[in-house]
Amino acid sequence: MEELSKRYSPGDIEDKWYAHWMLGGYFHSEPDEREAYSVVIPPPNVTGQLHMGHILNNTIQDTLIRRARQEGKNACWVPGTDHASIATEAKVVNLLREKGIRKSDLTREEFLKYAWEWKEKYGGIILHQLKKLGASCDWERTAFTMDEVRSEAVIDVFIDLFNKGKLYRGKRMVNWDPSAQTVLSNEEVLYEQEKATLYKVRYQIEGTEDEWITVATTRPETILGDTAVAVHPDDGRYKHLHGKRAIVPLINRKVPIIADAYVDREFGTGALKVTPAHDVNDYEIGLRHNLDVVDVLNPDGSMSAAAIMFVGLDRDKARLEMYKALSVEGHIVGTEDLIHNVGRSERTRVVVEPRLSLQWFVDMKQIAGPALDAVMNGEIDFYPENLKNTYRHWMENIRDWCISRQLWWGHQIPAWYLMQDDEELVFVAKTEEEALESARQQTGRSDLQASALRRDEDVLDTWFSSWLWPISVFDGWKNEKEFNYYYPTSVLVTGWDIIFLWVARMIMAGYEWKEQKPFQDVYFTGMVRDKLRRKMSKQLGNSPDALELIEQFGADGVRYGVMASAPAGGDILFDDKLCELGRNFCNKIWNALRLIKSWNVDPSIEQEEGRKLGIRWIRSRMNVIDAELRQQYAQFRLSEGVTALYSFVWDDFCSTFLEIIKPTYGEASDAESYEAALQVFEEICKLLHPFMPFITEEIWHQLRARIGGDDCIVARIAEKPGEVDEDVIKTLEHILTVKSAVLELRNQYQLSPKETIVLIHPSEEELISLWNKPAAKSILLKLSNATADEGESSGVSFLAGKYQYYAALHIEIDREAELKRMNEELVYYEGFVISVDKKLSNEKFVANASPEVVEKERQKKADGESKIEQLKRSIEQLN
RNA sequence: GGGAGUAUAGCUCAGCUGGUUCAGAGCAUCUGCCUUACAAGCAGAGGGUCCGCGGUUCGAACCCGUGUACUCCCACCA
Repeated sequence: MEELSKRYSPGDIEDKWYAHWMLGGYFHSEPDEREAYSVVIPPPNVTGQLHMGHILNNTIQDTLIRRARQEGKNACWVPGTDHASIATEAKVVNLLREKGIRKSDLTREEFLKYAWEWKEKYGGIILHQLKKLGASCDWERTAFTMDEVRSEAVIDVFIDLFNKGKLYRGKRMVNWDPSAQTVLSNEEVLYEQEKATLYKVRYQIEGTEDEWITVATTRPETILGDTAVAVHPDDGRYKHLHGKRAIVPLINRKVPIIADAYVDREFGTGALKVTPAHDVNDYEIGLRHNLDVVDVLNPDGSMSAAAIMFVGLDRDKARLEMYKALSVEGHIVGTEDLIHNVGRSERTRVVVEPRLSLQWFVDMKQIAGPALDAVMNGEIDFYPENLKNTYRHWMENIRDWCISRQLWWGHQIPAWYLMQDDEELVFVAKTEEEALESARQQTGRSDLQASALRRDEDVLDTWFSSWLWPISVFDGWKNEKEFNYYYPTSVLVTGWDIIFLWVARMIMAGYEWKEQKPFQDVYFTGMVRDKLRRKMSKQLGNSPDALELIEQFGADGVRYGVMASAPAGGDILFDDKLCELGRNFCNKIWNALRLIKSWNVDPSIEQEEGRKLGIRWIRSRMNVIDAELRQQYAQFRLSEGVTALYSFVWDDFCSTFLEIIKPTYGEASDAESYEAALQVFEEICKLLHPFMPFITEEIWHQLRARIGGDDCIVARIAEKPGEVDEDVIKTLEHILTVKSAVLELRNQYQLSPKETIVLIHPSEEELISLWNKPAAKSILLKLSNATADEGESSGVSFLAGKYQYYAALHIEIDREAELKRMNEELVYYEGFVISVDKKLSNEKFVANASPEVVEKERQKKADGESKIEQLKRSIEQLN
């Protein structure tokens, strides 16, 4: 029945089995009496497309989930998406702009209508793409951070924090994104070293003809907002100026010259222009010295009316114009190049502007404690562990979290304001009615109308919903049964780049509201980079199209490629080549199947001894790998695990085992060997399934006819690994050593693999352990394509392990070359024995080393000596 | 400025408890094979100062110190 193609073609097979699994309801989980194994997906942006990071991350999760399912646990992987307020809003704004619609022309409701339409149309594409990868998510549980359940949780939590006094509204210096026109949290600002120009600008001292003080700045446009010049109190150069005033150039504003220890005397000119509105440190100085605040920038980064000059001009252009204007007046004393850190918005990449504004903050110090402890005392485990340090450092120095965003796409802050006697009263409530009610009570004005209240326009930071994810996806505040069963989740798999943005905050939320950790283990993946170690990004265009990759190599191939090179925490340097490996592996497995299926079975054939031994061996090897794999899973060393399986399947199963039990050409297989092959292959499918689900399911069904429900995805793996027969493993090791030596011999004498070699039984029988075991001898001869002869020791000799073999070759041997080779070997082994001997005659070694080590050294010496003996004999014979 | 990590074959990396997994794997290169499951395959070969120096130890790729180089995180000086 030769109907299987020579090449494995994944396309149809993958779709077929995914549909089959869905139909079987295997991905769906409901609480029951089994142990739960739950994972929540790091929700991708609802507008996102599958990229290599997702592939890595989700392959790992799927592998863990599938493994848990096979272990008989109630595996539940909750998928979902994140509304990603800034990113999504920016996309919608751009889309509308293409249609000629400006956001500013729309009402909030109109804009949101567009946004939702767009979300319905394009949102969730990424979830569909995950299916292509084989992700066995419980799709019935698909959640969205802005759906009803999740939204309600967000609002409730906000109110709760407010009531507990862990949330406040305050005017602070914040990070402003002039492009998205919203504030950002500290964690959303990325600092990078960039080149800049340091301008030295002179300010005239008030009341002097020609006395100046020179400041240094990278931002001349902010000169228009200067309200002081600061010098170090102990700086002798400027002591005489303390208390005097300087004149801000061009606009002739007179500002005090103040002394503040913040100023670095070494930097620039030692004189600092102070712009409290546009620099965090300047703001602090301003507070200390009671300075005016002149905000010269508009929210979009253009110069404001307060700037007087260049009003409406963008800050970058204004900087150049300012430079020109200062030059003309002779105020530029000099310029120099400077490399300094510039903060950019994570999302829009524009330079972030420090800005004083009124925002909502979470008082993190009040909630960080238990979360810090949980990680430090091992209640939650991090893989790799060293990220605990990073975590601790951040948690110990935690700063307040700015959670309001000047956007529309997101959860609107449930706060209402009422102006009363120049004071703004705040009412945080779930609904307008409730807010009104408390306003009436608090003010005593029972006639107060809702129209008097103004709702906060802002929405909440996306991460303010993400941090509740492990709780909210199980409807943790309403559905006790679900929540208690699945929470805490088993493992979180995510990139270390969001350890602060997300992971730390989830832990805090877990303890804040549930007094429990959100997950047991955190598996941090590395970043996916290209061969040049660059981060994959759209701008660089170095990110391969994930779906195309799957198309090209098959999902299993891609999964293998990504897994094989992804140790926890380590970056993965992605290369298509790796997927090719995976694809080739699939092909290898496929051809093993073709081989087995090509056998005819004849029950009347008696099973040959070598085959029996081969079967005992492969089972032992399998059990070794099985045990190893359990270790690897326990330590999340998945790349090691899948690599071990790869070499087991390729080397042990295909190259050795199948070759041993393969029927001679034209003959049928005995029934026992055939059955054993099927069984071992089934075991392989089970172990490999979590990594490569599609091909293993296909093979599972190709191997035998299955009744409904007998699918690889739910095939249980044994509680414990089976037994290992070390003797059998040793015997085969030796056989393989001899086999390699024979192949080497063939290579050396250019003999075709087809040509049968005659191995000769040497006179010292006791040395040839294999010769006396019929089963072992039979395997050796089969794998080497050799026959045995009982004749004298003659022909070409070769060493295999510690034994010497002879082969009769039907060719003239080159005596000179043989002698030379053997003499070289002799020299090597003599040196070897001397070095071992040295060790053994060292009294300290014998006294201090463990007995096993000493014994091993003795063995080494004995083996070496026996080799020398044999070599000498062979050389003699050849002479 | 504070912290973490890395350095092993041309490339990417294993090497877990210091000792026969001890110098390895895959890729790349080269050689020979269309051998009856698989050329997406098979059989081989070359390739190394385990970053430098010092120390501990009977014994170091592994532990300690130190130097160098690189990577990353945090804070942030105009």
